[in-house]
Amino acid sequence: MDLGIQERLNDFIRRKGLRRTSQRDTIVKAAFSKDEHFTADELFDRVRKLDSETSRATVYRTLGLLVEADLLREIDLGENQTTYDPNFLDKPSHNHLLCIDCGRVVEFEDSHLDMLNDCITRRLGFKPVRQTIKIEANCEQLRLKGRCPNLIATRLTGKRLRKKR
Amino acid sequence: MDLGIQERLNDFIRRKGLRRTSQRDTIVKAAFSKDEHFTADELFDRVRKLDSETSRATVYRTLGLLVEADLLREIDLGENQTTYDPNFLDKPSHNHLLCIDCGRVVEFEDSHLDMLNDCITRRLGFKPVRQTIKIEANCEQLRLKGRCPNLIATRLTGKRLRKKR
DNA sequence: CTGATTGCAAATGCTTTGCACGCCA
DNA sequence: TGGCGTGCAAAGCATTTGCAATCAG
Repeated sequence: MDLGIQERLNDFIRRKGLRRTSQRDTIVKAAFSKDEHFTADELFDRVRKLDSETSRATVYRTLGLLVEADLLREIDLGENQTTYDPNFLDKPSHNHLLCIDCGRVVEFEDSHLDMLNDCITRRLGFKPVRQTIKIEANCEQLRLKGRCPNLIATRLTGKRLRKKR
Repeated sequence: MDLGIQERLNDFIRRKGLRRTSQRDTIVKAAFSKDEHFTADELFDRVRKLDSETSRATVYRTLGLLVEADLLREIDLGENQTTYDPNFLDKPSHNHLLCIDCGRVVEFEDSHLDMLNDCITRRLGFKPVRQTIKIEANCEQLRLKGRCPNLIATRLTGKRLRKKR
């Protein structure tokens, strides 16, 4: 876990006149312990392993705080629960590719894509702030060979796309 | 409203061994009466004006049908309710730009963007199926002149971004 | 006829909130 | 000490579902 995260949160908390608490520390530790995406509920489970007292409500409240502080980002993976991505600090403009076959998520960055998007935005008369790209795709290797070697390359492990409820 | 939509739905219904009902006809008519994005609830309101009997449950069930038939597409505008976009029949690969200042949604297409995305996807070892791009941006003209002339260009009227609940 | 469809109300599931108590600054 | 933060349980809200009646083919 990036050692700067706790500090960043502390800065944010100080600037906003909020308070540092053990619950918030625990939640931050849990949230950034892996680079996997997670839901509020999954985070709650992780938090509970570190501290069996912290409540679900506090997890939700702290998630809001972390998003506001831009330490965490909500992403749309086509699920019903909000999913949080802790990797935007390392890769500020990464995007997501979802494998339709196995549901894994591959993160990727592409500066050309970023630039093209910025051009389009400006051409439309706007000032770019943020762009979100989600690509859904089939695994070509899976189709040809029956397995998904590409997925080894992803930093995200075990993350599966859930069925719509 | 595109005259082919009702037919397309009929085809879909026939293929799947389902049945055509007056409710479904009404809902389709309401859904494609404008090219605005809408939520289930907004659609329900429109439907009620055409037929005060149709239930909310049927609207939800029919929305699922229309998405499955690929006549309607769910899009992510950062709201809490699912938003539906009826414009993918006319513009199969369009994307969305959200004005942070006034909340309006501008639809745009760009073949370069599509191609670049396809390249990236293939380079990662996948076969492109669908891509979704959401750009959030500030209105440059608003900043300079105090008003938003660009927005006149959009096909979508009156659509505002709602606050998170 | 027969199974698909509907309306209603109840249920679901995620997320938010009111409130009283506790704790940080 | 003044409020911000927390836990708990109770809301809230969008969406789904069970069921009996109804309707399409």
